Amino acid sequence: SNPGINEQSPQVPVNTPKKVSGQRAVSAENRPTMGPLTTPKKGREVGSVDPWTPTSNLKMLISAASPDIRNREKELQEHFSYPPLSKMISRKEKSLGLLCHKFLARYPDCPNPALNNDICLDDVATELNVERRRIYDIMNVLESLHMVSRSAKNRYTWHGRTKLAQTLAILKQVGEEHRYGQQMQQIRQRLLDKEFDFDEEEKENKEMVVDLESGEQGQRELFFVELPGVEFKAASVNSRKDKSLRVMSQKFVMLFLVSNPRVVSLDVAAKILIGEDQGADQDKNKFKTKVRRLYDIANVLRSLKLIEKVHVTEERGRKPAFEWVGPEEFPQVKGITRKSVLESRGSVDNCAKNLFSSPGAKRSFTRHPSLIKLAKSIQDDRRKINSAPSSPPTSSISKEPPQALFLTPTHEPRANTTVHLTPHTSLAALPAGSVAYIPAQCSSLIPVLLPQQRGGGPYAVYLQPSSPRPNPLARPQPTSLAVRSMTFEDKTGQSPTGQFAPKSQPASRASDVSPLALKRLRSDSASESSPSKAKRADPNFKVNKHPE
DNA sequence: AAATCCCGCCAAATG
DNA sequence: CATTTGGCGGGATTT
Repeated sequence: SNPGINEQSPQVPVNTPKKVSGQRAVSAENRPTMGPLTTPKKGREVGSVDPWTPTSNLKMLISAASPDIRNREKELQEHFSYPPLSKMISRKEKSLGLLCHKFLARYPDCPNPALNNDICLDDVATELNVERRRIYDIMNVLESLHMVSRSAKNRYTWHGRTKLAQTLAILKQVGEEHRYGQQMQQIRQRLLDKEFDFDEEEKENKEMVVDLESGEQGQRELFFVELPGVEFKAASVNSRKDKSLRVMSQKFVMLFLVSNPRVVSLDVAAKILIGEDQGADQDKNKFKTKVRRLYDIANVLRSLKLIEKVHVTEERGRKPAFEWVGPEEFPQVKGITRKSVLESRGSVDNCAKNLFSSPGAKRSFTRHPSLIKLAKSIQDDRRKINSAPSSPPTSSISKEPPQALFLTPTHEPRANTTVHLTPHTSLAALPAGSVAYIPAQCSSLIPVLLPQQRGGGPYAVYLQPSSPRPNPLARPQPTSLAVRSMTFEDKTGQSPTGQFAPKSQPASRASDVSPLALKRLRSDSASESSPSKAKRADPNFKVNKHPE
């Protein structure tokens, strides 16, 4: 049902992009829907002289409005019928963000757990009229926020925002334990330094301050917070492939949750997310790719109204960034460490890891049947067991109705938690269980159970080695100059969504400070997120609300 | 020119 | 082996 096209946007399936491959991801494509202007997709081509990519077709269609397209147009006409050229399809209309919006519109924020919140990939793809691939993108980040969970092969289960608060709470905590705040500062500083380094030493060297080798462990793991998803076998969850999107998304969110002005610039985020080997590898490309992903993630986060696009302006110019506009308060996280399981697993992984994971040679031992099998089964078993205790699905955390989660973006001076210099400290300080901190040794994928407080069911955090920063403490303070030097510009206060601009301090532009002086000055602010004063107020920030 | 980011190839992961 | 997932990056679009 549903003609597919919603609104007025003439979502014309201009020729299905399908390439030569006749069997690729095709599947549910060919929307036979399309009432009037149809045109299935010209199957053939290949040898054709026309390198017409779908894009060029679009371009062509657009140009059709102007007088000069002839032959090509003609050819196209033979295959398709045009939509009202008046409103030509633009890239915007095909954005992930919009797609995500459409997707979200199909489900309630707070679904009734007793109902069939099943999501069928094919249906969605078909109904939204998009390629499957795109749905995966959305699902992946939604999954990272536990708004959905894979229930079976082509299936996902919708959870909406029911678990969002809890998830964010965990992400924030984990982010704090990893001292992401500090890392960000460090990177900002580094970038800043490089900035007006009015000269030389380009190359790709890293700094003198390199942590280097960090063996492997390093408490800078990667993790993927997993949800108690029904006791289905589903499992899914692990696989070291769980790198990227899912994990990246969680990390990205974490960055927001631990940074004080809840603003994260793309480059900084990308740098941190790159983690792992940052040394001699081709950073350039890697960075670019990372940024692309970040945009993808950001788009859905934006659809979720969790972040907004802004710009931070430093002396050097504007940088794209995003600001958190989602919930600011979350339920406390509780959990318990499962040493036993944890350790056993850890050792296994270590073996594997040490066995063939040398920096350069990224032997994807992902393939190693035995190891993987083992790890998997263990995890599966564990998860199976986990879902048993406590009250299953029901008894939502109650707390606040998901809806009410959105408070004013205005972040008041609420010093977010005191900083712990060592994860251990923080851990100790934490009430009951709380997230487990995995000291060195354990490297890849270390499942940790986080028995959730009432009713929730346990959460598991999968840790995975990530990058440098072997010894957290003992690190020269990162300095926060970078932050200080930033300026958020507030452009046209109003925000499209009617929300009012969060904070937007006048900003005294930091221009008065000599860059060089600043640069050389680095030495202040010790801790990260809440060193009494120091960077506290970074009023010289100017945020550029992106009008969209 | 820089910022965005769509598109879809094609390799893992799965069944 | 067929499919399902989903890295990844070229290059088109927007800003």
